[in-house]
Amino acid sequence: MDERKQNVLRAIIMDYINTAEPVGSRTIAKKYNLGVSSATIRNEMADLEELGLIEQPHTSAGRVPSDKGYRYYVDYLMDAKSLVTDEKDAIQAFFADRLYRLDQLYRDTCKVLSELSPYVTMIMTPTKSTGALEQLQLISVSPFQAVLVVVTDVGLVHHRTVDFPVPVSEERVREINDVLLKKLKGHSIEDVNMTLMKEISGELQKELDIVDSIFDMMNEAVKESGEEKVFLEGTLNILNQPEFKDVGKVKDVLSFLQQENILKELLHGKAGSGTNFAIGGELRHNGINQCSMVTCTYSINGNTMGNIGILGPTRMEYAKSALLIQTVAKELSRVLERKSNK
Amino acid sequence: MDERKQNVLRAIIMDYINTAEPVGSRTIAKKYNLGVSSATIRNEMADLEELGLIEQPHTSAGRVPSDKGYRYYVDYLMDAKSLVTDEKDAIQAFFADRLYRLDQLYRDTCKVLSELSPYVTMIMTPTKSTGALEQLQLISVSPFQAVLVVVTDVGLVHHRTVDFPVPVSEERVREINDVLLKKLKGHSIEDVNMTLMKEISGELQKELDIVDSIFDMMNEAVKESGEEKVFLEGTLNILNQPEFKDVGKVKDVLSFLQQENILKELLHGKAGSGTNFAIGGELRHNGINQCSMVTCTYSINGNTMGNIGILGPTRMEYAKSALLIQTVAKELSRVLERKSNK
DNA sequence: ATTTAGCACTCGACAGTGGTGAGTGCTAAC
DNA sequence: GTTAGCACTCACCACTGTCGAGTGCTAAAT
Repeated sequence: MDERKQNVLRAIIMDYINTAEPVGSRTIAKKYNLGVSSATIRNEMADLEELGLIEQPHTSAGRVPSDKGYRYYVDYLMDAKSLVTDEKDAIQAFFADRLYRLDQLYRDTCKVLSELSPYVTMIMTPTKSTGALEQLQLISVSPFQAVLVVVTDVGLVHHRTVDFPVPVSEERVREINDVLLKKLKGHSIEDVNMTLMKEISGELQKELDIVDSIFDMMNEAVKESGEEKVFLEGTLNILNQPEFKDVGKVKDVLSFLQQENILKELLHGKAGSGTNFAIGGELRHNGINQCSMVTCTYSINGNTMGNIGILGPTRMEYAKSALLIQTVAKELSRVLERKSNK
Repeated sequence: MDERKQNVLRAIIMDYINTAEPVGSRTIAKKYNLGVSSATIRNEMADLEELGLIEQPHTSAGRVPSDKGYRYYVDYLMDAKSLVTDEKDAIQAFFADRLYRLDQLYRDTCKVLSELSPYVTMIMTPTKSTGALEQLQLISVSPFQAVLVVVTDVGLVHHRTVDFPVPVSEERVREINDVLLKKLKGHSIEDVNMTLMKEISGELQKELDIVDSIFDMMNEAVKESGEEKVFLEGTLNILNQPEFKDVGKVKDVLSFLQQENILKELLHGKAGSGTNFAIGGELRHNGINQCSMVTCTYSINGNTMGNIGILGPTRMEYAKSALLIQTVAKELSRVLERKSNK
């Protein structure tokens, strides 16, 4: 790959990202003055095709980048763009006064991203490895019901309603709560297992009849609080992309996006921190093999907490999307750090 | 409208609901043996068109029901269908063991409906008029943070994180909680207004510095708990309907469905209880003027609690949809009653 | 007075046709 | 190694004619 080939490839990809039309040799010769004629570019394009970096939808059409071509582009050719000040301002403004509800923060962050980008955006909340139980409270609602509230150390709150088989007084609920709290507070979620549960049962001999239903709900709530959650926004953005003018494809992608666990998988991606690109088939899922995804991690004091992702057609603006989520991830990390260090 | 006209109209509508194709006189004469020839039906159809009940997409095409036609159909012509036992069984089975999480119940009910119907389904949680504060608890998480949990009498739980400007001990948090609880428990949400707030401020003179942030969050949480929430499922179902083979329309409807407050408005509909139909333009919203909606109320001990709705193309199966939500509404009411009477 | 058969007419859908233009690959000259 | 030129390909578009479903009207039949 000499430099000219790289320039041609870069030109093809940039043009295709802009126009969504197969790009021909003449277009490149005219628009991107590489100092050579269209004939030369044609030769280069033939070579690039042989290398599998671009392909022809049909004879006598222009060329379109292949997955492999995009891959080469993001690895070697992409110029670092910079955000327009408008966008930078919007992000700054958004994060300026964010100190309140944590789940709302993730949701809103996701939404801001989806407004600044024409693609689908997603955020995964912190992964289980860090979740310790910060607080746990059982609140009596009626003789037959209580609400169990669980707060993790990253500030996420979960609750469950507990139904008692027999009436339980507020007093008793408070007692049970004290035992639970003493035993569980500060423990990480993995610790809340059978052994600990048995220990608690031991201390609550008198309450054995109702302790079961509490455990059930606690298990559920704890499990949920230990699980990553994915927020999704901008799903309708992709309807504006020309590659989705066909309802069938829209359906494929939209139903794909409903499978939260697969999204988690994708967001996890290559474990390493920093920005990652997954292009077309690299995503390894049928519904979205004509899509690409840019992911990026956010962190608290250097510890990776979760991931941010942008999903678009393979013809997406990789450079800009990457920059966007990097900026947002940085700001999000800052806010979370400020919150957690307090 | 003599009986034969009615029969012709019914036949047209039923055929169009099945096929989504304009229906001609010959089709009707053949498929629905009304005992007259296609020529007679042609004459009847001309009359029906003059009455505005059906219309012609273009000369030499069959006829298509108009909004007014559908209206006449649901008001006078619709035959009561009955559910297939499969469907009845599915609903029964679903509600058989539902006694747990309330928000989950609504969500799941909505999902079941969306699986039994090829349209978009929605459920609105109980409306504000009945919401009294059953419980209210402030849980200390860290010196600078607490979680405020609000439980309404219908069993919905909401929470907010409160950030304190100064460190507050667990002890103090508990004290504040006691005052709040004493003052607010059992009051309806409309009561939680300025007067009551002032009263509380009076009792919490020592805590004035932190009481503000608590009030803010309480207001938010209480407002949220007093607000209906709409669950939505089956949005992708409509992509299978032939009227949505055009991405533009899909976009219109899907973005429409994201506006929760408009959905609430639609679900409220005509206040009265029972089943309601809103057809095409009757919905009074641009994005969905080619859709119809069937709504139905559910209740606890005779008091209307909320609404269930099905949204589909105007060419939707009115009879079956109505029956479906009625059945589900009845079951849901039963479960809620069982829960609340305990 | 209704109903029906017959007929001319309309118009969308579809398939075929030819022209246009963008794009290619090859070759020969620079 | 680069370029100009040229023949070739093929999607796209506009146009055409045919087909068939469906209509409205009229005149005959009941």
